[in-house]
Amino acid sequence: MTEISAPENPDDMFCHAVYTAWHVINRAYQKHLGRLGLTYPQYITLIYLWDQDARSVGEIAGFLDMDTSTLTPLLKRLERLGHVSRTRDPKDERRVIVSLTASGNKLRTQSPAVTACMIKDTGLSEDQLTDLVRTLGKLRIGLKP
Amino acid sequence: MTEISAPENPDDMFCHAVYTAWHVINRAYQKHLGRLGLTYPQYITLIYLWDQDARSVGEIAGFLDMDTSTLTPLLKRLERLGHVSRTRDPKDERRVIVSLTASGNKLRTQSPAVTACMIKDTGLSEDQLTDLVRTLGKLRIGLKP
DNA sequence: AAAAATTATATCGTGCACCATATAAATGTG
DNA sequence: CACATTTATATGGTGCACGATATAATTTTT
Repeated sequence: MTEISAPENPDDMFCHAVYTAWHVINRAYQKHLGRLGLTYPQYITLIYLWDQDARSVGEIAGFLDMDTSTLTPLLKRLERLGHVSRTRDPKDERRVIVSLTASGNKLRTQSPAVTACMIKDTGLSEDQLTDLVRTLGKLRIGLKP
Repeated sequence: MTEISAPENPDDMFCHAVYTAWHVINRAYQKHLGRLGLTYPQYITLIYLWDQDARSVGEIAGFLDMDTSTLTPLLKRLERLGHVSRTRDPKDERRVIVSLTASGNKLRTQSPAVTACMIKDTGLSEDQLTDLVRTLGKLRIGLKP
């Protein structure tokens, strides 16, 4: 059992690092997404659907590590924008299946350029980014209830 | 100029990693902070003031990488809870100085236990955490406008 | 098969978080 | 010194984000 010393300096706290990084990432994405009329949470939802279309609300919420009560209104906005459709699963009427529309699929073409630009702007190497994603994945597993 | 390949897999995207990590961290902190009647943004604000008391709204906003329009209502809530006081700077009436009250200072005794518990629960080593904070700091600098 | 427990979404209330804009104090310029 | 510009905070509107609760469909238990 190794003892880890708690940092006294606020700047050294991992929670502050993740918290502020999220603010900066969100604003940086907004520069690209604003002209598409999307927010980052809406965009990452589309990214998931581009990879795996026709998923339930719960499945999307799991991918985003987010409450379904947050997701429902977001999905309604994406529906109102015409990018997704929401229909009850005939096999299990409790489930709502979210599917991409033609409009939602079309947005996909914009995505690679945005991603590439964001990655470049981080100023991090490919290895550093890979390591970052792996470390945060481990942290997420540890802190999960 | 090194070319970095953009990941196609949503799980590999650094933005998703930071985004979901923030959700998990927020909920994990809430388990500790709930009984103190604090949210994480309020708590990290207090952490900053414990380190550097009597700071302006703008200085705190800079530390949290957050708009002052977000911070003002948060600070009013902390004031209503009795943890801070807000007074205009006599030397520059535009500035609002936020200072800890006795109540706000008292909360500090709870902090080390919370931090230690959170660090342990991440399941990350001291080196991994240090590296994570450093990497996110670099990312933040790169993405800043 | 009826009752109980579980599961999947949705609704409601509070608190961030941002942008655009407003206001007022301080500073710079003619 | 008057006027424009900049700086510091606040206000209003939209969209997350979460916990508590509601509702309805499925599954389990009796």
